[in-house]
Amino acid sequence: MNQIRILLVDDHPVVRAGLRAMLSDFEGISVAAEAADGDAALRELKRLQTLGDPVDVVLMDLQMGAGMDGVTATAQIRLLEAAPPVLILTTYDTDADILAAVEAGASGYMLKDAPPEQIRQAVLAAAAGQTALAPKIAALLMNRIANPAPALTSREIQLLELLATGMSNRAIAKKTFISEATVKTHLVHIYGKLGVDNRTAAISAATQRRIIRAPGQ
Amino acid sequence: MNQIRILLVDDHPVVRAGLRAMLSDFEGISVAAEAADGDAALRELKRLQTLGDPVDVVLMDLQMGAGMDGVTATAQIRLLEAAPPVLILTTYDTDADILAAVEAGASGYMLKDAPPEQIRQAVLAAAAGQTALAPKIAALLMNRIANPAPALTSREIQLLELLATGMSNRAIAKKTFISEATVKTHLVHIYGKLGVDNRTAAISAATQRRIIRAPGQ
DNA sequence: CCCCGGGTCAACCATTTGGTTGATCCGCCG
DNA sequence: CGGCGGATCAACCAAATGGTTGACCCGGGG
Repeated sequence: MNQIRILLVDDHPVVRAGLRAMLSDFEGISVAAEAADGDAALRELKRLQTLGDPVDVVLMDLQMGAGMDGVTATAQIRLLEAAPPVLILTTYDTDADILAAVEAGASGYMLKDAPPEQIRQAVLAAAAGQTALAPKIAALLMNRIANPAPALTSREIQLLELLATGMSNRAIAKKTFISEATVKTHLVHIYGKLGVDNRTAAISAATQRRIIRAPGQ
Repeated sequence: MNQIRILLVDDHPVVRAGLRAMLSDFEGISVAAEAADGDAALRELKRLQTLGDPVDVVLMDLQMGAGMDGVTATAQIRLLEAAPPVLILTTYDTDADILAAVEAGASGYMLKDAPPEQIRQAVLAAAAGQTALAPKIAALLMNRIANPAPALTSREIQLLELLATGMSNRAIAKKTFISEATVKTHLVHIYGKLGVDNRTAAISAATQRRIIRAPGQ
């Protein structure tokens, strides 16, 4: 059986070292390269491809201090020919993050506090073209289905995120290139789904239900 | 020269592995033990002390998913006899975090995205009883001193907390037994100090600066 | 003693938000 | 095809919020 070759993408040297140490303990898995942000990741991928030395799985963090963020990078990678599966490995478990990652074409979502064995399983699954979800994330999704989740659309979640940064309706409208009227319509829908009747309560509710991340990240 | 013996405290196995790998590459430094939260860290410290095998430096994360958080743990450790210096290694650089850590008795504050060499220097400094600040943190503190913080009154913080739960001015007024007019006056003061001009932005700013905790707790 | 800052309140007005109704467009599904 | 839901927008009105001015009380420090 061939080695599964991995590209690590994380802006923290400590985390990269940890993953490298952890993964190299596993048979059948090797770390082919590392990158500190999305741009570097794309460069590495292309470089290794032209060397005829392609990577099998990309392990990607979502929050990157500088440079291209994880979601954008994932989308870019999926546009490549012979794009390797991208496995998200991050700290945050909010709907917004998970949805954005899945929409960008991620083939798995793991949390950083996962035990090594789970990460290994996820890498193997991703390499085999399967979907890999952290038990926590899976449980979270099951819970969402069981308790009739408010089911916000991704557009609504997007507006909610802008809302949480303190932007006015007008500012949100400009930022998203829609009219103020539309923003208000969305907000009314959001209030209804969250069972609140004003924007601050919406932020509070959405944060509590982990639909979006807390304002201060 | 004796080895500097370290206790790693972090709830992420990945990060612990990374630090272990990184530190063991350095001469004169060895990882004596690991712990996933504050409680475990205290137990480890005591265990190693009674074995006559004390640790020289504690490397502590601030954000711990479950169990005792880093600040509390740091304070507890400093209460021990022959307490080792505690070096904070975390992701967040808000003044509230830094201040809390320093008040708790931390002897250094590093960020996880620091290059290995900086972390090594910090460990050496801590072991020698010196203070070690990441360049980023040092710059940040200088900046804070130059531009003094807004300094909200405790009453203002109290209203800010209610604000963050999504309450209207009227609701806040009732809850705090003051008039709506007074609530508005306070809010205007708060906006001024935070440099914003509406309630949602105030929540965002206050959360970011860790003046209040995020709506979702 | 007097001033200052924090907390309290009122009145007023402009702007923003919230809430409603109705309408168009588009893609998906049965 | 017909219908449904998501996204878009307009117009309108009521209510809440933001912003200002001025005022009062009280406790602590110069």
